[in-house]
Amino acid sequence: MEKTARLGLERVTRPRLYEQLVEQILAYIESAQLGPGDLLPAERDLAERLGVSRATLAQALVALEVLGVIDVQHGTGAVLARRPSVASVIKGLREHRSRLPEIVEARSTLEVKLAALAAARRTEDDLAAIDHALDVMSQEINDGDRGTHGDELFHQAVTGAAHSSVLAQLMAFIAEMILETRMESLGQPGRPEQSLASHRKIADAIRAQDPEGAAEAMLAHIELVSDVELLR
Amino acid sequence: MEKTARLGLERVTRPRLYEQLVEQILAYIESAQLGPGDLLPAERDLAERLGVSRATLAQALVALEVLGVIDVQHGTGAVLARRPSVASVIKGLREHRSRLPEIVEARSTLEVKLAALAAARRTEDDLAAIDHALDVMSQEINDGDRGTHGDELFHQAVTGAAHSSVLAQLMAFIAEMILETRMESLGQPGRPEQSLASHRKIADAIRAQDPEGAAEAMLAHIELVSDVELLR
DNA sequence: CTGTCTAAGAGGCTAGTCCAGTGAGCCAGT
DNA sequence: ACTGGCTCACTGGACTAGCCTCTTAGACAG
Repeated sequence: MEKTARLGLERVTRPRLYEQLVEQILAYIESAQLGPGDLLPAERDLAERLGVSRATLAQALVALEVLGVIDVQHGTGAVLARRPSVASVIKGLREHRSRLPEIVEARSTLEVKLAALAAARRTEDDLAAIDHALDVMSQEINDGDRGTHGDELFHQAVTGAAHSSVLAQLMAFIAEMILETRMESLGQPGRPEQSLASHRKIADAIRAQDPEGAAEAMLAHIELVSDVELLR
Repeated sequence: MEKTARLGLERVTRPRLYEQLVEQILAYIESAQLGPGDLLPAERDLAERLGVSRATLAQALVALEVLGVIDVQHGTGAVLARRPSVASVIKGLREHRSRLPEIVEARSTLEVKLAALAAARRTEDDLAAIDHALDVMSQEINDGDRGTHGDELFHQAVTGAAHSSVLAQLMAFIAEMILETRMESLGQPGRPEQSLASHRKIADAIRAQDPEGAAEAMLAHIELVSDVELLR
């Protein structure tokens, strides 16, 4: 049970109603040609049309609000945000959800930069987190595992060490894409030991506060990983 | 009425209960020293402690789930996501919705890559769009304008020429941040002619299918722009 | 020791009810 | 004719009570 939770990262479960509602409402917005400033139907009305209770609809609306798609105003209604772009972004992602090369490309771009920034800005705490990730990965590999957990930790630690919340957000965005497209295996090289070695190179450059070296090492690492992955 | 809506961007109103709950729960997580994988108290319990109904608590949990802080599992409970740092990141974003340097940094990272890709992948049509943008910008400057429209067109054309929808979406994401933080002026250099010249350099490298050159030219352009901007 | 069953407790969702803003329209007073 | 205040029919906000499904640990039988 522990294993499956680790590997899958998501349980098999989770068909939440409000998530479906978000999809449906997004689709409705598009089909009804609603633009920024337009109002969604009233909650009572919408709930009935969608065949759910108001309480559940309220959850979906909260989700849409957090996503920045709508702005719910007491007494007025749910008004579409200025830029429906977020909606289309999300929708767009769901459509062609399998552009592996492009995702690798984007990830590579961000991570190379993050590595360079991490080298320039890392604190001792950041370094400790990176080392810890390497230890975890090393331990996992010794246990015969692929070291995926440690790998994840490592990249998170590097992202944190870069101290750029905007870039971190973009990485989170991509991480989501990767998860949603069920490409969890992306980034898992064929040979764990080799991967560990390239991680160490990155860590060393960050420790030495060598931005160029860190960027190069990260680039090499990602190319190694994606080459292996794309040759399948 | 139109005016106030434009200026304020947010109405004076909006004290939503679930938003307060999100804050409180975030604070609780921190104070209780909860880490990744830990469980939040049961809904009924939490609702009582916070003095709200389950329905409202459910909305707060949806918000936290969308924000990536927790993962609610049917029958088990609300489990904290991998990294609790997300919480602080989110909080940070709410406070001062992204700082200028970080945005410049992220934009620079993406645009440099986009320029290189554009050089490698541009079609004749892409080239035509880029040239058109330069024409527009040139015309605007001749008319005494700052050439902002042409500038925008240019960057859009380059983004399009890179043929990477994922990176394009990340750029859209950043564009939104820039707008939302009311820093529309970001990227408008002090001297339009100088800016036009650096745009031409980028365009030339893309035309010549020279990725390194394009990347360099873009980097130089952005550094010029942001230097001017940051010296205010 | 192992497999199965069960019950407690978790979240998911609904229906009904009441409270609180919003804004259009009516109507009196100026 | 205008202005101010009032009302009322909307809107969302929140709560309550209850029932459903899912998860899991522990009891129990083999």
